Amino acid sequence: MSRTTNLELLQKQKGFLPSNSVDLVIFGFHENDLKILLLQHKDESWSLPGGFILKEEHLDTAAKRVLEERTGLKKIFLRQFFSFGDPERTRLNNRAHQLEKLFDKDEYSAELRQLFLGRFVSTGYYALVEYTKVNPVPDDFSARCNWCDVNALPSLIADHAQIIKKALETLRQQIHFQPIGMNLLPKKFTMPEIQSLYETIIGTKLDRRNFMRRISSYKILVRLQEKRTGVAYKAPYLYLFDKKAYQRALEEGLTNLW
Amino acid sequence: MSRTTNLELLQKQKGFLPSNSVDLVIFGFHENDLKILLLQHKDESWSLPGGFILKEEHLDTAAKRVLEERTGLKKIFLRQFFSFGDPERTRLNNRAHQLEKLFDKDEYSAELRQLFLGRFVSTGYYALVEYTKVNPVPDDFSARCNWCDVNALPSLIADHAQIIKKALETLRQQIHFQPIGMNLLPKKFTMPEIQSLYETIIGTKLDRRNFMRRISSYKILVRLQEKRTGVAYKAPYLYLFDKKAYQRALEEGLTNLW
DNA sequence: TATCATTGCGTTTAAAAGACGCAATGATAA
DNA sequence: TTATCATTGCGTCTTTTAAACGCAATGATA
Repeated sequence: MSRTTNLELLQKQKGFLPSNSVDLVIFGFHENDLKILLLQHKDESWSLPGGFILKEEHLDTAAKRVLEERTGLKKIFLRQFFSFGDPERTRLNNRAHQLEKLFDKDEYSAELRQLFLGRFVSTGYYALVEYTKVNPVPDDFSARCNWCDVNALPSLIADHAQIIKKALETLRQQIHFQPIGMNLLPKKFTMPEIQSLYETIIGTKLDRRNFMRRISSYKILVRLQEKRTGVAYKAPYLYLFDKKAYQRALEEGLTNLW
Repeated sequence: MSRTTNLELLQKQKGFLPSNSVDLVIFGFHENDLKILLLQHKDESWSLPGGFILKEEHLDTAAKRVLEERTGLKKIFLRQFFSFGDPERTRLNNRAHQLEKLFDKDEYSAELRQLFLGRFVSTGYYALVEYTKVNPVPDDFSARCNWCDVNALPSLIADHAQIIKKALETLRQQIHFQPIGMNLLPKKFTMPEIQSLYETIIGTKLDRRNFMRRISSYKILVRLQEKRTGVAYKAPYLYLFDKKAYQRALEEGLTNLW
């Protein structure tokens, strides 16, 4: 460990609620691909960003704190999706072996390893963030913080692959009831761009003309006079989300949106 | 406390995972009303059935155990829906005052009260059970175990009203994707009966003839030769669920089912 | 045996979803 | 400068699904 000593880590742990943690699946969208923010440890293993809950901290607040720490972003779409309660979850995928390499060999490292192999019920949250605005920051335990394509994920520690799977399932369910996009797309975007986002999430191609009619019918988009220039072929109009209408749609739900 | 002493309760607690609990919203359907199984304590306060998680027990297993203890039923539809992480949740609604009355005044009762006011992240599960098959059993802390109409709930301890609200919202969402009924209705039932269940859950009246067509189109029902007799007016056919088809529908999902 | 609301099966109408046609666009390359 | 090109924007037509309603048959009741 470099930034924080093992002793400091152990002491910090005393301020946390026992046997509870949060894990975050942070989604971004870039070049027509859905990405997830992952941490790589110095032993090369990968994991989801996660953390513990302060003794008097709300679960949601803990998730928000971790999200802000890893991405530098505030006011982000963040939603709880499932709690993972397998007693063996921290010990899956040869985690003990991985932890061997993870802490420097001082007098506290054995205790730390033991701690990390202990049982935590981890509550999963997923976040939707604007890819370009994120400045990925590694945590105390990791060397790198990287975007990975959801279709080409590395092998992950513990049950993190399962957590991602569930997050994706949830996202794919939610898109049927809720508007999605304001948090994943840049402020201004074109019709083909938002369509590509939808296609990526639901996993099928959609008819361009029918998509446009349908998304327009929900009255959450505003078309600008402006067009995207410098692009090959005909310049498409730029759109942005009508924040009030979007918010209303989030609360009331959209019926039969894919 | 009658069945279990305070000392026994305290010792039992040592076998549990700290700061974690489960709460159950057990739904039943009776006389055209959706009911929830609630516990009443000897101080008259009401709560959801709940419990703690054994140190090496899966969260799902803990929920299942509590469900079996309270209802006597096995193999029941049980699904996690949300984790409640407000640090103040156990202290809401004047819980401290309620706990004053809840334990006999021996040397351990103060410790027990403290324990119950401590912070737990509680994971909510909802169950769908066949009303008539349930034999409600109170737990160590409660005097009675009763069905209550969801539209006429008593005032509940801590954040349990909020937990029920979320469970209902989840159930109302799920009905759009999944078949529901095999766990709530008796083995044989009539078309008006299953329609009434759907109407109760989604909260609106449906056209009898359109309902029949739609539910039939999902191929999860089998109509028997048998009819319900002894009932006023024309005798309706009896139906039962096709277990295989129902299971398939559960896994694959139904599109646009209300 | 007549009465009654319910039941089962049907049709009609309206709305939504899906498939596709075509001219206009604007950067690119000849 | 101008022809080329895939993309874009707007439209129509067809099919499917949902909603609204008609009516004769039923079977317990009076």
